[in-house]
Amino acid sequence: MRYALEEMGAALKAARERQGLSQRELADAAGTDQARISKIESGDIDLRLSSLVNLARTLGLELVLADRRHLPAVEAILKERASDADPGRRSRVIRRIRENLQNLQRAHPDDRQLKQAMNAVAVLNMARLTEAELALLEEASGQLSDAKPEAMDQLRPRLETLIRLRNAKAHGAPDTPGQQPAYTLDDDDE
Amino acid sequence: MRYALEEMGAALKAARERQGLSQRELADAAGTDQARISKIESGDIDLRLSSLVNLARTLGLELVLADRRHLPAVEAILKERASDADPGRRSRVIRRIRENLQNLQRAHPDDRQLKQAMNAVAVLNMARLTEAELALLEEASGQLSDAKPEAMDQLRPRLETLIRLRNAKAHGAPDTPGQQPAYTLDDDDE
DNA sequence: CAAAACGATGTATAAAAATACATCAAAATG
DNA sequence: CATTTTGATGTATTTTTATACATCGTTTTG
Repeated sequence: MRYALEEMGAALKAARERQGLSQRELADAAGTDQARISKIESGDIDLRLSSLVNLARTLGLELVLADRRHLPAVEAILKERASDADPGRRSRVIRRIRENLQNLQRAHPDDRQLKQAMNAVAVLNMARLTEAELALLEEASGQLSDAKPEAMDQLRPRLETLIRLRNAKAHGAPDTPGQQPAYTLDDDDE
Repeated sequence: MRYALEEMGAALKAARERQGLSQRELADAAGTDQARISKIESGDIDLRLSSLVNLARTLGLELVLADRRHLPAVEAILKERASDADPGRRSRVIRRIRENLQNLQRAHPDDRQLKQAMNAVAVLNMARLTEAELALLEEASGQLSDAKPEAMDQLRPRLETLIRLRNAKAHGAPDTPGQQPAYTLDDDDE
């Protein structure tokens, strides 16, 4: 069962290189030595959880324990690359999702959650958004515009997503440990 | 730096309990023994990556190494899906809160607010409940079962919560003048 | 009430990581 | 072309996991 180790090592190596760090620099930052980094990246050692978490955090990564059924969605998000290629995209996304919500509000003028969602989008409009978060908003927007305003119940999960995203960003993500968390590989390259 | 271990242990424990497995059953499935599972769940052991992956997979979980900036989006996805993921949760919550209220009623057979609350739960049982609403109910249930039936006054705010939730869902009543409703909080869990 | 299941804790041994240092060949740099 | 940086590999010691049993008090179940 060497697979997991090698993949993890490759993911860590990719993250290190993405940041332009040498093994020695990373070793110093993480409080270990270069030899160890080399062995970890090649999957030669089966490191301990505390060591892995420490190393990952040094690289700006976090371990997440995810239900296997949700993995495709999670990986889809992680694959997205924070690109500055399209600076207008952000405002388009926000504008579109606002229109979606306003349409909904014409059919449901008093919906509390809808108001919350609109508030959430207003807040998100002021926030710094990563590529992954933009992708999430786009997905929500697509589903909001596809559905009929009468099918409000089916749309609530979308609204919840918006509100949750706002909360997550507002709170700086103080993760709740109870949940389903675990870890695969954020093997986004380049 | 014990934190990461305890959080991971708690996450694994939550996952195991969610599946209704005992420590022994999980140990057998994962190829280890009960004593070890106990130590892992309490954060007493800093297990190796291969052991962690093996244990997680036995529970249907995968480790994901995610860029910290993508964490809000990842968590939004995991929570959104968690609500559809556990169809039994809803009925468990409702059943438990009903038992709580019935216990209370034995000590206070004629309490009007208590009757209202039970009616509210009956209505909520027919309603479609969001993840956030389920979390709210779970919280209320926990507090109801912790308290002694004699301390009725301290429980009234919980009863009010139930009644308000029913009203909010039934009529969209602008009943809650307070700023942010408790159930938009991002601290749900299962 | 008795038996079984459950989860926490402890002990002993073997295997492996953690730590620290030392080379060394290849690539990058001046 | 000489020097430095980089990454791979090796060695020795200490620390800790992995493994396998053994209790043991509490809760659940029959």
